[in-house]
Amino acid sequence: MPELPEVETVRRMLEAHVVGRTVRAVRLSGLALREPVSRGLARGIRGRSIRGMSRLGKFLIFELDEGLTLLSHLGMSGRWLFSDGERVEPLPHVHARIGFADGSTLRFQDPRRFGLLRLVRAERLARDRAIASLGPDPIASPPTGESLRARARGLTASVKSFLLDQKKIAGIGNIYASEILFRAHVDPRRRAGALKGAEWDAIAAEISAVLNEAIARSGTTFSMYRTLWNEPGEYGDQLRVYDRAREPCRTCGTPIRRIVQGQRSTYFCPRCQSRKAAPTG
DNA sequence: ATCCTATCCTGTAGGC
DNA sequence: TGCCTACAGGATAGGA
Repeated sequence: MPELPEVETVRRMLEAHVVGRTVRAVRLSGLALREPVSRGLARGIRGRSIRGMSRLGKFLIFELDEGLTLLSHLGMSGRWLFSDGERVEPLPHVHARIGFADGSTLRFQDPRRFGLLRLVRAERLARDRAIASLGPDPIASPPTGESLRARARGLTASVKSFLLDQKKIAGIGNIYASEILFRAHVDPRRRAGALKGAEWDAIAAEISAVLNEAIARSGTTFSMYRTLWNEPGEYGDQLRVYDRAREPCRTCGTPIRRIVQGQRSTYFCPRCQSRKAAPTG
């Protein structure tokens, strides 16, 4: 569900509201997420204070004292929700409830349980199996056309699946992959290894533009995603193609097409994203 | 190595 | 109203 802009929105809010707080109590649901949540996790973070919040691709990293980090992934339906007051309204599907010493509460809610909570020693984080395989983060290191072209050399899979591959570049998901390719005027069905330098240049520029614009609007709420305050993101009305099958292209009026690639929906304009179209930039 | 499929899980929307 | 199917922002294991 949440892609880089949504995760970055949550990171910024956590940085503003939970950094500096000390964990007093932890309650776990006991249900497995993507992997079982270790019993040692509750013990490990109790008494720790949160020193910082970082992000790599779609992973959130709570930097704790004592050389510990809490690695978190929202999967398809995960949310971190913060409550400042005394009263915390009951919610279903809460898998971790962190009570702070000052009485505030942070909860991890995840109905589909594809998320991840893992306690990792800070010095081992870069070698953690979830983190070690990630490609570069496009906010920390903005991609260049040449860097993308080098990573795609020889690949026969589609450019859409290339953008979704977290080993190639970390943080892009199904919504922004379609949006980026539309704005770069590239057909999502093209083989990644066959794109020209100018096409990679356009894709690199649109990766940065789309992600930064979405961050500025607190991300996209398609259905489940919410910010730390349970508010929706505001990028939804900026979407050019995602979830717009049969609706007119905002540029040329041609009906937007939906196709399936790797069991995921892809949306594109068959006219603006064809090689015959004259890109207008 | 790369590519593709199936799988994990719950909620929701739409057709009948 | 209920029942059914399809689909949903993700990652990964396993086989070709």
